Amino acid sequence: MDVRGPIGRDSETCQLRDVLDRVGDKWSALVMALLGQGPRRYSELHRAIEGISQRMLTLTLRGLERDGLVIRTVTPTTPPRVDYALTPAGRTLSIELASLIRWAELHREYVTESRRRYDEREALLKTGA
Amino acid sequence: MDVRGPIGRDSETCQLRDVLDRVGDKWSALVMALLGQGPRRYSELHRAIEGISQRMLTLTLRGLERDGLVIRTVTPTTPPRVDYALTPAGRTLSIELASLIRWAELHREYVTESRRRYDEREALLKTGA
DNA sequence: CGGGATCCTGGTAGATACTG
DNA sequence: CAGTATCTACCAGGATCCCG
Repeated sequence: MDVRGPIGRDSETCQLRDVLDRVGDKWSALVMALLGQGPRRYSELHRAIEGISQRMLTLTLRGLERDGLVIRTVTPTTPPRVDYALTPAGRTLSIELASLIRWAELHREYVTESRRRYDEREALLKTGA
Repeated sequence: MDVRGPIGRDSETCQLRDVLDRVGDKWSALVMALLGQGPRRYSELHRAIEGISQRMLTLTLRGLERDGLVIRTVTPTTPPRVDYALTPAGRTLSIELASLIRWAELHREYVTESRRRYDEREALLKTGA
């Protein structure tokens, strides 16, 4: 990001951007959530997270590893074996994510219904006008 | 999103994607955080969130309103006055975001240091090789 | 003042092929 | 098995102009 000015200088909202930049992308939070259930091999992750490409899985894991949230362990057998696990810091973040999941569960219907009604009013405005 | 398969069918991780799709974009979480401090006029938001365009502010507010997280109040004076505030559901989400902010504050230095060391090792590998 | 409409760009992610 | 390399497409988001 690159937000300056009032809210950019506000340390609270700035940190919010930091953490969202970290886990707000398409796959990071999913990987974190999965690793929250325990260590996984590369291929296990690839199979578990359907739809992710090898490229994106690698990129995502590298990013999380770089930030110290995930640790990568190579066992140099043939064929090689690579395990990924959360670090202690990663585990605390995955707990925050679990909290977000609970929010989503509690408000799923409310949000769906809100959207339905909003779209309905929208449609009426177009038809009526 | 459009994730199917193992993790796509897992309701937990699926809901995680829902909520991240909602506040994981560039501005939504920032707007929610700001409105968490109290109602704001359109122009106040525009000035407070430096760097946001009118288009994106409008789009972001519409999205949050559609999801029932923000409420829009028009006072038909001349010139018109429009206020935005969090709904009760929006307030609960902003509390979750505050929790994420605390995580970021606690781990800011750790993440920065992790990155520095990761990049340093990277550089060594390239120079050494 | 508070937007809507339109056009355009850049970065993120997908597809595919190859490798130690 | 666990990646890397390359190429492409798509769309979130920015810039600009206009309007009630």
